[in-house]
Amino acid sequence: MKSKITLKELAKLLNVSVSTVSKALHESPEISPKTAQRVKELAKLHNYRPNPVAVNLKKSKTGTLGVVIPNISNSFFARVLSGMEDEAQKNGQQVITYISNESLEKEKQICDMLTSGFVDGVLIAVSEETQKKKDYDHLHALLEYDIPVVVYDRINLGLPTDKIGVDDEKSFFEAANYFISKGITRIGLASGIHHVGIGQLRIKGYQKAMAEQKETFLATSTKPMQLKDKIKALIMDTKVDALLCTDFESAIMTSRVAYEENIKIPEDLKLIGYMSKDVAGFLSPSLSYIEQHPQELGNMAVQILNNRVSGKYESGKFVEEIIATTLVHLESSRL
Amino acid sequence: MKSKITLKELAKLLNVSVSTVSKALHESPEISPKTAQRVKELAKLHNYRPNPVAVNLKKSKTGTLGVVIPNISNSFFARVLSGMEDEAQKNGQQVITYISNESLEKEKQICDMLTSGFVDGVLIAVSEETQKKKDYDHLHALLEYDIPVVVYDRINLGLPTDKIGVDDEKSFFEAANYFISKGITRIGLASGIHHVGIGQLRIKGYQKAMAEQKETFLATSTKPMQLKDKIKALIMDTKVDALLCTDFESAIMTSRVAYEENIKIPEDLKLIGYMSKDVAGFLSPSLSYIEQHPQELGNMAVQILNNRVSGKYESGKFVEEIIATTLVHLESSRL
DNA sequence: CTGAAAGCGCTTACAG
DNA sequence: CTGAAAGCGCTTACAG
Repeated sequence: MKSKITLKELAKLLNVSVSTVSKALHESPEISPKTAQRVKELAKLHNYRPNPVAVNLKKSKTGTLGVVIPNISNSFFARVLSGMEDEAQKNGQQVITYISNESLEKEKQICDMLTSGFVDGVLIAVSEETQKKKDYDHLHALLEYDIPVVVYDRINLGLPTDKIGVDDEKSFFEAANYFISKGITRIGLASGIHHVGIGQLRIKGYQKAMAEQKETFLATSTKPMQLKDKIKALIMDTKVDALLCTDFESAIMTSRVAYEENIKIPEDLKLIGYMSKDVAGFLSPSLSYIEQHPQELGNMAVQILNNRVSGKYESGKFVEEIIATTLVHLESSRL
Repeated sequence: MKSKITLKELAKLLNVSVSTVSKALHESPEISPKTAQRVKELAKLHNYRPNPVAVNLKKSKTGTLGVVIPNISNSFFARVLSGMEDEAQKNGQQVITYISNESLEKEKQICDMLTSGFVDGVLIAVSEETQKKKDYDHLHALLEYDIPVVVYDRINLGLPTDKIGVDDEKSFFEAANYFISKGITRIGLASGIHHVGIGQLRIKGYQKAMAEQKETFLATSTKPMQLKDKIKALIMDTKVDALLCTDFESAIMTSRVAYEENIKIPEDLKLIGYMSKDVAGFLSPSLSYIEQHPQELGNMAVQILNNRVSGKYESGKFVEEIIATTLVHLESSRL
């Protein structure tokens, strides 16, 4: 039940002043080696740790980063968080997690409280609802309070912040081209996120690749059952040979339709989706997917934020990093 | 670019003392209604927010909770975190996330830093490695520093802390009994986590239910490929009619074996596993699962911690809450 | 080389 | 009803 010892107590025990103790522990050249030695020994003995709250108050910072996550059950975001935590740890920073649940209201609450100064900077993936309603006032509020913001993953929203995202457009351009290069041209696309930025980019990539084909085939809906029906139509009526899925939901819906209609993957239908490695690899058949490297994204997001905080970037000029995706072929795209 | 206004600045603008401003903003009865009014108006105008770091220093607390998560990609833990964040939010607390990656070393580092006083309390699910090596010194260190600890999910480790977990034993007792009651008695169990506490409890529940049967059938291994082989043997040679899987990995391995060997689920083999709702429901066939209510677990974990912090529990006596699981039948257990 | 003092931004017991 | 003072636990410019 030893309670934390303070500088003051240490000073009393040593019969020196608080300043001396503090300096000694900070390797200040002002302090004589002998005193420094004594201080450090006693500090070690009592396992002295500076009170982080006091240090932060003194330094006018918090030592913490705020991460706003739209949906933690999405393993992409879970991994991004892991990458952030990892990098923060290296810098002795703490990560405070806020979950918006894709809700504008919740996101506003979070940003509002963040303006009080709980964190040194904010990492945010803007919620779907926010994107739909294009209401970014709460984010601007953060900026007005001079709190550095890094927008991650969902970046093409025109916000005046540093950004780090994934090469969404290129990923689907390449995926579609992969099939085309193999002579498969009846390629469809399924999406449950066609209304948000990253969905639009993926669709754009697909369309660019399909530019020279006669037709494109889209199945899009935010409503699961409608999406399922449209996917079914694409497979059974339009008879596409391959399908690109922009998100987990559409990929899983496609597998479901194939299962119910006895369509063989990859024999009758080839599939590439966006999902996390461990889900993709475990499905039967395993699902070819686009690896987004979430861990690295999280790492870099924190680096960018810290560069901004420490003034390494020119103010008024924003950094935009794009992480290259990797197309991983598992069973579902086998030719 | 408005930077945060402080109490002192507010006081100067109003020509009153800092104490008066502080009291006025705290609805102190000492302050005249007129002054209170003036203060509040100006505070609102400047959008004054007390600096949380200063408030915390004054109150000798941090206003934050530390959550240690073994594996954030496991959607169970992601949801638990979400439940914690939710409850913390209600109390105006911040959640700091630490990820141990099932590593004892990392867990030690985390606990060590936590003793410095970054948080008011800790919520932890002990890593697998820690359980295997039974090295709990770092957790005892936390307790010695008088930092309240709540152990969640992985609770049967004999630690002197408050606990909240899931009714692991009963869940599998009921799952096995479900099949037995329907006349299916060749029930096997597959596990990749038989070496950790929760795995052992699930196996125990299964064995209790099977007490009156001639035989039990186990496939256990921490090595994926070995596990797969053993599961295959259980299905193809031992010819079990139903399989209970203690974890995601064994469930997914089982689906995989069925896929490769052309075993029909549920016709030839019935399956119940532990996994999250949205994965279970999306598989083809959908997989019957045991719902653990992670969100509620997270909620309650924070409540317990806060009760402990605020002294609502008798010291030296520990609370142990168990959340009842729900067996959800989807396609894979259809009779 | 050491220490007293000021200060980070607050809260609150105490004096007037 | 208002304000000066002390203090939360630290750091650091300054004096000696």
